[in-house]
Parts: sequence; C-alpha cells; structure tokens
Amino acid sequence: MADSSTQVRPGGRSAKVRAAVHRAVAELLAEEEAETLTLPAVAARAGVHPTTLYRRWGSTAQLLNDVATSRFTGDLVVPDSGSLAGDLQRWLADVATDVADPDTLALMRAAIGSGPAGGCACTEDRHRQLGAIIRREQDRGGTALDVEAAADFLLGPLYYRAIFTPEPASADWARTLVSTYLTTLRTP
Amino acid sequence: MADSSTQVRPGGRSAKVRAAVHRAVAELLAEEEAETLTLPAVAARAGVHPTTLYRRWGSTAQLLNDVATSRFTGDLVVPDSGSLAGDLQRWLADVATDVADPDTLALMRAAIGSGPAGGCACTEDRHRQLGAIIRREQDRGGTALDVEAAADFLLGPLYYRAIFTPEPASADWARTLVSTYLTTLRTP
DNA sequence: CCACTAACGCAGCGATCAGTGCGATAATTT
DNA sequence: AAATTATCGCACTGATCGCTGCGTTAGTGG
Repeated sequence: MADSSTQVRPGGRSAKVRAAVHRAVAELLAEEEAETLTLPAVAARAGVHPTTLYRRWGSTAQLLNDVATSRFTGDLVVPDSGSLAGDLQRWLADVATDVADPDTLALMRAAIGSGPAGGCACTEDRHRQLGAIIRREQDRGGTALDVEAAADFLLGPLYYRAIFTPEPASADWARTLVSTYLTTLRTP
Repeated sequence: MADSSTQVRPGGRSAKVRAAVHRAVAELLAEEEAETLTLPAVAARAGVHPTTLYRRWGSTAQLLNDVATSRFTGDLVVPDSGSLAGDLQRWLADVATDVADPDTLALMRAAIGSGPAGGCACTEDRHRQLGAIIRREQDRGGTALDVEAAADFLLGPLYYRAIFTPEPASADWARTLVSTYLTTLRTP
C-alpha cells in the first residue's frame, strides 16, 4: 500500500458496469446521432446511475476514448499464412470488413470528434498488428518493410475511404491494394 | 414567384451573421474542446441571438457541415506549373500545410464527429481540384490518371496521418509522396 | 419610394445536464 | 472471518440547453 495512492479494483461488479456502459455507448451510437450521446443517456441505457459515469469517466470524450481503445484493441487475430502477401491480404481484408460496418464507423467518427487522442485510439493497435506481420516476415528472412510507410499506403487509403467517402472500401479492394503495394512499391 | 416556396435573401445582414457565426465556430473549436460547442455558446461568441442559430441551422451537426463545406471549398488555387508532377507537388504541399494547422484539424475532427456527411464536406472540393489537375494533364496530351486511385494514394495517407496519428504530415513529405506515386505507380 | 416578407431579436418555458454530499454495497486484504 | 475501502446508488441543486410565440428590423421587388 506504499505505492502512489490509488488501488485499482477490477472486480466483478466494476467489470460488469464497465461492460454495460460500453455496450450502451455502442448501441446508442448505432441507433441515433452522436449529438444525443450524453452521460445520463448512456447511464439510462446501461441501467447504471449517472453518478457512476461522472465519477469514472468524467466526460463523453474520455468515455469514448475508453470505448474505442478497448473496441479496437486485440480484436483481430494476425494470421500466419506462411508468406508476407498472404498475411497482409488476410489481415487488411479483415480490417476493411470491420471498418465497413456502419456501427463501427459511427464509433470511430464519435471518437475522432471527441479530440486528438480519439483517432489514435482507433488505429494504435492496427499499427502494432502491422508491425508484428512485418517483423515476422523479417524473421522468416524476407524483405524488411518500413512500418510507417506500409501504414501510409495500406491503412491510409482504407481509413480515408471509410471516413471521407460516402462508401467504405471492400475486402476485395483491400486485397488488391496489398498486391499493388507489394509489386510496385517494394523499395524500388 | 411561381417557384417552390422559399425565397433566399443573401443580403448584407444575413451574410454578416453567417460570417460571424462561422468565425465563432472556428474560434471556439480552436480554443476549447468540441464538447462545449453548443448553439448558445456559438451565438454568444458571434454576438448573435441563439434563436437565429436554431432557426437557420437547427443543430450543431448541420452548422458544422455548413462551416466545413465553406471552409474547405475554393480555398486553394490549383496552380499550372506546366507539368503534372509540378502541379501535384505544389497542390498537395498546400493541402498538407493546410491540414497540418491545429485549428483546421479541430474543425475537421468536429465535422467528422457530427455525422457521415461531415467527412465528405472536408474533401469534396479536394477531389474536384485533383480531378482538374488530372484533366489538365490529359488536355496537355499526358497520361490519363484515375482520379479515385490518385486520391487513394495521395489524399489517403495525408488525411490518415492528420486524423489518426499524433503529428500530421509536412509539405516536404507530401512532395515526396507525389514523386513516389508518379515514378512507381504510373500504370505499371 | 413603397409594399412585402425573410430574417433577426426578445422574453420565457419545460426538460435535461453536470455536479455534489452521504449512505450502502461489495471487492480486497489481513 | 473481520476490517478496510474502492465503487456504486440515491436525493438534490444550480445552470444551461432546446425550443416557441410574437414583435421588430431590414433586404428585395415593384
């Protein structure tokens, strides 16, 4: 008890409340506009008292950050198909499918609108996954790709289409993007 | 007067109110968090009665759409340097400089968070400008690039970095992106 | 210059939000 | 099992938001 001052308590009840609140945020964002996403509204949907939300999260921005982080972290298994092209195609197709979901898009939009950290929360784990794929190829003895450059050319167009375009990209389009990237941009 | 039913009146006063409201939105987004962007707050900053905002725009979402559309439309002159590479580099460097501004980013974030149309309002005119550059090259007898593909590989990484990354891209990076695109992806 | 009417300001009314003590519950430690 | 305390529910308050009639101002066309 000599550590800083706080003592986290992730027990059964807190976890249940947290899960209910997260589900309520996702449901409300999927149903109505992001305007009505207030803490009392989330509390009513989650069956939790509003005071709890004010104490644990404080504002809708921090709540959205929390929801986005846990929603977009550890949700995709990075496959091992044996080759870099196969790994990237499988993975980016999964990302495209996830991003094409309207409910997922609504959460991303709300997180972005909540502040500069909201957008990062949506793609931080994607960068980690991409880095893992590239590192595995390197361990196999293949080419060493730059993670940043790969993110620019693979995740960039994908998320750009999702956010700034009337209709998001499809899984097939993502696979084509990977092959185009690997055949033309591989350190010319 | 046999047309539909409404008669627009873009006279001096309405235009002044509109300009003051737009400026107030930009200022408030630049100063504080997007949470406090309510119609009464904007009205107070603009020196306008809140009733006006409720009547003309109705909600912060529509107001943000209006502001974003007029902010990102017709703001960049598309240069004519004589070559496709020069045009694209000059133009994308200008876009990168614009997007790197924190205040501009705050407006984009808020517009995205206001709904699916908010993101499109930020890049609709960019697509038009890119199309004009490509069409001009075509008129010169040069290669015919696909506007959609060019937007994916040029605007995609740029806006992806701006929204989903801690620090946006620089003008130099944008120029490098153009040269990489033209030397490697030109219809291989 | 005058009539017309779109657009704005004013006053005010629920409804809801953000936030605060205080007691109760339950997770964790000893 | 008992003590400790993080976490939650309850009751409550001030402030603000969203919205609506109604009168006034000022662009616009004749």
